[in-house]
Amino acid sequence: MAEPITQSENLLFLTDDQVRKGIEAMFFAYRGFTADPDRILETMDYGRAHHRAVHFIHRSPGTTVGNLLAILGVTKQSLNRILRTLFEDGLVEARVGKKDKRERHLYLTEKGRELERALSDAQRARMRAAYRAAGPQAVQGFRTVLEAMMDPEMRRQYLGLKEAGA
Amino acid sequence: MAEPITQSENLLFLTDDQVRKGIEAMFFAYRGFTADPDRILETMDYGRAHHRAVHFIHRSPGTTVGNLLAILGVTKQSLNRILRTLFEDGLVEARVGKKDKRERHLYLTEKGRELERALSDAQRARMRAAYRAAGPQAVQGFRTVLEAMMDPEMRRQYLGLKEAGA
DNA sequence: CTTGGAATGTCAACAAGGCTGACGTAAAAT
DNA sequence: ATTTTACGTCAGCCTTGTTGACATTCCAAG
Repeated sequence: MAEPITQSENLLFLTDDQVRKGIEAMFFAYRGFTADPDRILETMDYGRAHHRAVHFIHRSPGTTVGNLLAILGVTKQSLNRILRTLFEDGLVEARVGKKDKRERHLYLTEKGRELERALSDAQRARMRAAYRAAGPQAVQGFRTVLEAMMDPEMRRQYLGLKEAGA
Repeated sequence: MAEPITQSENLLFLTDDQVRKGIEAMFFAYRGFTADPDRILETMDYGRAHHRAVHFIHRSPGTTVGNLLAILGVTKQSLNRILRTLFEDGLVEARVGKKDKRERHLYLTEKGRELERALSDAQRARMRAAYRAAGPQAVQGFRTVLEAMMDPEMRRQYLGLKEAGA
């Protein structure tokens, strides 16, 4: 903390080096961010891809494969490989759409919800600890910067998820 | 230097859902964070692994292979595959250590520095834009939360890099 | 009713970049 | 003199991304 700290007055006079520190902070923090779920997942032959799928299905129950594709930003082949294993292992189930029968609406099973809970408990614990250590103002700033860092399209989805599920 | 806040920390009353939003913010923001360098890298048959190596060699010129291994958290086989292509393409050079001749000290060549510049310019532009949009206090909070989110070991390395580039 | 296109599944092949294991070599440390 | 350290390398495996091609089902428009 020995820097010429940019007080609230000194409007964004940031050296390349200060910005670089932000970049490295993102790098190291993201590792921490994924570390706990990764440990759980690796004991059951799953990876981050499964985690992401489970997370967003939990977040928006009944979402379609197409929606999930858009949110995750991967190809359908890639997603399908993941979903298949989740179906086979009975963590996720797909229901044919009532209105449009081509669509598959995705839901977590009880078993799927258990995994989701385990994963997000672990991740939330770290988040909470970080929030607690940093304090409320820091949390606000954290979220603000992250939002500003997203691609507009992602931000739209992020904000969309905030209110309306599916 | 963010002491005065700590009193209100008991008021850090955050629902699981609020914390989840932080989690999703990390996910989407990280995508934005890597998007610009990724676009540059893919035009030249490189990936994020190359980016990371180039970044940290630039950050700590003369660092050894072992150091890099510790920072990046990968196996030497994995790192070696990356380094080999960087040597072959003349972006990085290795000098045998003077004191300890077993060690290889890594340096960017002029060509390597050019790539590093291109990559970090792109990444910094987004960071700066986010910082500008969010404001100075937010930036402070952003960094504080990220630091708190790191594994202790990573935090040590992050803080270590902050002062002494070796 | 037929047909075009959308939503989905699936097969095959490939690449990047992780991993482990095993082995080699030079140099430092004991 | 021996062991340990730092590094390189070969070989093989896994996950998760990619493209391309093709089948199915079904909505919607002509």
